[in-house]
Amino acid sequence: MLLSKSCVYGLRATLYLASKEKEEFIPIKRMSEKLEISFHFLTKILQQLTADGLLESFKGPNGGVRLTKSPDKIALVDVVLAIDGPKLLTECALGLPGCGIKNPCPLHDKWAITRDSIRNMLANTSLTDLAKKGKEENLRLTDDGDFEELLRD
Amino acid sequence: MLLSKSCVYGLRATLYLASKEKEEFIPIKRMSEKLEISFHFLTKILQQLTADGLLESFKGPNGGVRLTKSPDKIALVDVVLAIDGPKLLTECALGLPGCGIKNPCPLHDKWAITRDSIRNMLANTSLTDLAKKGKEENLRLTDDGDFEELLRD
DNA sequence: TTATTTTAAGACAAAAGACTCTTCAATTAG
DNA sequence: CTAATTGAAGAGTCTTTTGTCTTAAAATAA
Repeated sequence: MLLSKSCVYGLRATLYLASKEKEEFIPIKRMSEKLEISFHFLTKILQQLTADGLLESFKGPNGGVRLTKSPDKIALVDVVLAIDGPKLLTECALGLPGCGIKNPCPLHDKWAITRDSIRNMLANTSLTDLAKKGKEENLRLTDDGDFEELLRD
Repeated sequence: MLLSKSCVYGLRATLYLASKEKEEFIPIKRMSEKLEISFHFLTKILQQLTADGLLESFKGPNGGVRLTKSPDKIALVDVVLAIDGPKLLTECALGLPGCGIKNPCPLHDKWAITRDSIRNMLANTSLTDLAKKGKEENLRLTDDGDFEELLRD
């Protein structure tokens, strides 16, 4: 798989936050229900994003998490790097350590190009881009739901 | 990681076979030494490739494995599909089942394009392409070695 | 203050991936 | 025929990923 499950959940969650108009704290419990992700597992993932500075959290009643900056300033690559780290965007396709222009593997040149196209796609797509598309076309972030249902009440 | 470790080992191994001029059976033991991969683990991976028809094997003295067809007829995608299956080239980036044009996730369109560029890279690169490049530029398939050493005796 | 709501943190368990080891089957050489 | 060489098959182990559960800490409301 391209992205780890944690990373996918992190993307769904930040995308959900980005699609809320108001910038209030959203309880993780609520997010876990809406996104159909185990509460405790989602909590741990969001803690990574909080530690990375992408989210801020607040305890107690009316607490929860929220994005630290405008979602149009957050690219997918930010979430991917925070959770999966840079390996996908830096590692050799044949798994050789130190593979690069100076000491390449036979696949290095071609893979570097492909890798860059992955990076560009992730870097050029913001949470707002996807949230907007999701709303306009009423797409889904869960197996069976749709965006309208996701944002209801 | 993009490709599983098994898949990476499978690519290194088929690339090694492609770089041998003679079409004789190569013992897996020898390959595992040259490629610095655990013999038993490599054996299991090559069994998958044999089952898939990419390799043929022969038991007993002077036995081993060899490619079933000319390496310029084998693309990297063939090895990837045989070992990792089609998931990388078909699955939703957000992990949603059934994500496609008919019932997409918000990232579907962009990911489909990127995914195709991965597929094209893997489909348009043959084992011969890489073996040739490896030989001409004396590149490596192991952490520390080089092609010359790989093919010696 | 006390009870409630919420995240934080960490132990624990289950599943998958990555490897190891042993035994069996086929083939060949002598 | 016998011994040696090789892949096939499968059980077993270790590590990472994924997921669950419990307890603590912070904040609020009554």
